[in-house]
Amino acid sequence: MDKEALFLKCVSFTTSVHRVTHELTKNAKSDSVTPVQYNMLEYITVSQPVTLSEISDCQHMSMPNTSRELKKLSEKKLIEKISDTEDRRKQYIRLTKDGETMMNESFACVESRFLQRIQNASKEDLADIDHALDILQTKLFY
Amino acid sequence: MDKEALFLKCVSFTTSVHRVTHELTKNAKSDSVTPVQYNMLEYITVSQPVTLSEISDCQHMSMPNTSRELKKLSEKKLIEKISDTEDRRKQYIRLTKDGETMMNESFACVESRFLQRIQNASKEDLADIDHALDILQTKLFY
DNA sequence: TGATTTTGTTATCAAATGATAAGTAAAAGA
DNA sequence: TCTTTTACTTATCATTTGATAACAAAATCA
Repeated sequence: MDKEALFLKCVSFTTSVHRVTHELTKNAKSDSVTPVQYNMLEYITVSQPVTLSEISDCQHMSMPNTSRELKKLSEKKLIEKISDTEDRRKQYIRLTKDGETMMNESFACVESRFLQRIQNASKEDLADIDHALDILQTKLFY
Repeated sequence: MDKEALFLKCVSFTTSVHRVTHELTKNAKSDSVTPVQYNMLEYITVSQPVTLSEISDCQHMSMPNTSRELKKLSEKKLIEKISDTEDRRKQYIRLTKDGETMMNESFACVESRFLQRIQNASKEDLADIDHALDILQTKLFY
């Protein structure tokens, strides 16, 4: 196995993943939030409740900028902060009802496009895809 | 096969791909260009020669903004414009020697990190990865 | 030939993002 | 108790990015 060739194949693969991700998510994102805010919401959605520091780490943003953007999301009533009773410095962030509604709509839109994309795949194709995802997730994109 | 479950698995997979891509490429990008400019250079690198309109389409940027950023890259001596002799409206963009050097360094850095990541993979693992990439590229991320 | 389309440019503006300094309050450690 | 560390905020500034209007030149079309 030529590792150099595998690298090039992998580069072209990730390019495809980025392109398809863009196609599936474009316009699925509500206009009321900026791209960075949407990414934060995505992370909060799957990881809530989560602290400001964790968002800062995972989204590669500075604390001040994270704080500012969370404040905006809070003003838009999409997230809420709940202070930890044990450590009163900490704030747990989670989606509000409005936030959940918004994210559900986005995810539903992306999912319907995803289903369109695999509508012509056979049972075997789907099994292949499922297996391939497992392989790459564990052996390459861990 | 539950398509809903496949969708969720796919979401988590693309998240991993984005995260790993970020890890592999962070700080590999020269400080002399902005993120958007780097993406343009990446595209030019693999697709050259390419026109301004094509960059605009593929990078989802407006013509004026594409023109502006290309002008900056040109001032930095990283790309050059060659006018088409047949259609004098068109300009073919390609990397200069400096541009190639810069991109080669970036790619080399990313590749070395990639090789580190798969250094412990067995022959069979590599074959599995290779096959999985083919499957996903043709059946999902086409 | 004259109108329209294509390809690209220049200028300008607003919004989004990133970086940094300075500060607060609570917790943890000595 | 006093100091240090952690978690977060506020304020400010520069840069990047996106959007739009107005333009120019070449090609195509009628």
